[in-house]
Amino acid sequence: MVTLEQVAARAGVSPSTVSRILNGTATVSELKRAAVDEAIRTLGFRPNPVARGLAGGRTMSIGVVTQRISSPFYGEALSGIEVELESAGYVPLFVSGNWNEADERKAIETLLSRRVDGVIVLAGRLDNRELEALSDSVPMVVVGRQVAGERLFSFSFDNRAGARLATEHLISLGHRRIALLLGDLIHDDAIDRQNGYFDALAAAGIPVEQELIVQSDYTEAGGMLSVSRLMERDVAFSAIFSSNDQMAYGAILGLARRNLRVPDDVSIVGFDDLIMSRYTMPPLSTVRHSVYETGAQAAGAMLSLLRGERPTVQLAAPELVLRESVRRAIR
Amino acid sequence: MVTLEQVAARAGVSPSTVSRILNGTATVSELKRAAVDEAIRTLGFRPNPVARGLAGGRTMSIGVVTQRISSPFYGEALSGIEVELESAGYVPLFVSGNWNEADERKAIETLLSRRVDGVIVLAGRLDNRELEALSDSVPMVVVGRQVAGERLFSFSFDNRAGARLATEHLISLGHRRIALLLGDLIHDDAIDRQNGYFDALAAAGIPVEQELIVQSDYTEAGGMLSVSRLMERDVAFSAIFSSNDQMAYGAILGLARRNLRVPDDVSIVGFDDLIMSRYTMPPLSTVRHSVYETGAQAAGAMLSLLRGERPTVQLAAPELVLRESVRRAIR
DNA sequence: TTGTACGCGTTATCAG
DNA sequence: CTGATAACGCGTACAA
Repeated sequence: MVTLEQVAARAGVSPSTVSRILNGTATVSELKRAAVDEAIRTLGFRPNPVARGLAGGRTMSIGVVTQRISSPFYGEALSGIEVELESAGYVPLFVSGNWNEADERKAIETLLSRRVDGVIVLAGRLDNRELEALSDSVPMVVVGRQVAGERLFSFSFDNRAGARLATEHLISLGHRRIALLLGDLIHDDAIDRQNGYFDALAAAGIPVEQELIVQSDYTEAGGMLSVSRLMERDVAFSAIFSSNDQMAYGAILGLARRNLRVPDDVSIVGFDDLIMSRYTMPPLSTVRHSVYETGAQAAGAMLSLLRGERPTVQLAAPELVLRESVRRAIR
Repeated sequence: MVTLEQVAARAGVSPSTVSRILNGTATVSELKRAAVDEAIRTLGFRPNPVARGLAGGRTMSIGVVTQRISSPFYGEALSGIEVELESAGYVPLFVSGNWNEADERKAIETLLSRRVDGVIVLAGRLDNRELEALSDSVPMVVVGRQVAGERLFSFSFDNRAGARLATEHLISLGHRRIALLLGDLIHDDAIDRQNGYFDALAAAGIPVEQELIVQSDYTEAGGMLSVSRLMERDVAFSAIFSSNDQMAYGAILGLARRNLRVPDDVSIVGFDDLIMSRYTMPPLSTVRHSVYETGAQAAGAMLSLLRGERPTVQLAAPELVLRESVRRAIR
């Protein structure tokens, strides 16, 4: 364990000078800087983040509240966050909220007690007021929500446009009775995706039928269950827009269980373009909006916040990925 | 920010006493203990892990080297680790090694500089010597490898038995020309799974044919490619044992691309029982060995190590999960 | 531009 | 059983 003090001794300067050079806190003469650089290198000195955290209040770690670390959706985002933070010397601290308000609150509590320099929240159940309050004590970036504050930045990709794209695609192929599989409506993105679906129907002059809409939970099991619900309602449909890929996977299986083939009997479009969607049978047509990129942008926004800048995010527009789960409606 | 010192003041005791109560370092009179407990509660005191880390050398955080944080396989394991560690007040620090020796080394470097109390390595490319050396400076648990040391514990689930189970199942249904999709052989688990396949063949008196074995990389894309390889070799087979589920997903698609149906034309068994395997078309028969549980056990082992105990792991035996990707061979 | 001295919140050592 | 006191390694006013 090489300490800053040892570096100072070897370079023949005071510890503060070393610290200054490390943090760029003040200008230092070239001579001493060279000596210190040399000492750092030969001694293999690495500043101790723990001590740094105590002294300077900065731990160089960013808390990330995810809902389920093992989710294929969030996993992608976490990857993006990790890579982006690493480039700036920060380390992410991942904690799971388990789609549960209490757990989420506890997760953030854990992060704060760990003195993270910032918190990134992916979706979640905490209400805006609580997030705003939290942002008084630590800068926050929230993904998939609409909140704002001095040190609170939020953004989403365009869920509504993406959902509209998917629905329009089905309509353009002649489908008029399009079922909608929805996520939990306490999430803004679920609502936005529903609105995109409404937009497309309205533009095509197709009336909304509540019977065709089933609310679920963004899981494969939920997608499968949704198909059951639809069948029980005994309502006709030739296509499904599943507002995320995971539910689409379950739906495909649910349909198969009832001897309905995709796309021959029912067309289906998903949302997210998870990696797995290339390998389902049939490969799933879906809306792409790099989740990885979203994570990276969230991390980037946090870094801006930390530098005292106003973050800006540049997210690519959602894009339709055509694969094989859709065909022209039979008339 | 309530500090230990404030708690001490309010309880009318010295900081040391509060610290002792917090850590159970020494016996304290009931009276003072009660006063301190009360003070802690009313003040809402939470010890500062950063300060703790500096003073006591323990950061209450465990480094976890995973290969790709967004992998469906590792994701499950990370979940198990997170939950198990949390119960003991530890926090995991996840870093990705990207299946790359240099990255992995750098990841561990990062963890050490963060002063983690222990390191859990999931598979990885570092050689045993290096891991042993590392374990001098920090207790380590390695999953999916065979290494040992004073403060170095490793374990794997029984890959060989699982692979044998899968292959035997295929054989029992009359398949004799069984292709094997392999992961990268620099990993012990890939070798073990291959050996399990050999075991089953040997027990049934079926000769090994190198032509039926294709080495790949545990990804969906790799599975798809493997099927192409097999077809190019122009070798007959009626079943595939894919040594992980992800390759099986790709293989199913690859077969479909050549108009081969699962299980009608080719039976296929996977390994890992990822959640997605229930929702593929058809649902995948596979070998279950709770990845989540493996992660939890790894974390548990680390906690034992930290308590100075010798870890023991109790992993359930791998188990065959029968779904719909397999049928009796046509003769 | 540089050094000194102190503080960050805890734990550990040593008296008592 | 309990309380001073000294670290832990670094950042930062303050002084020079």
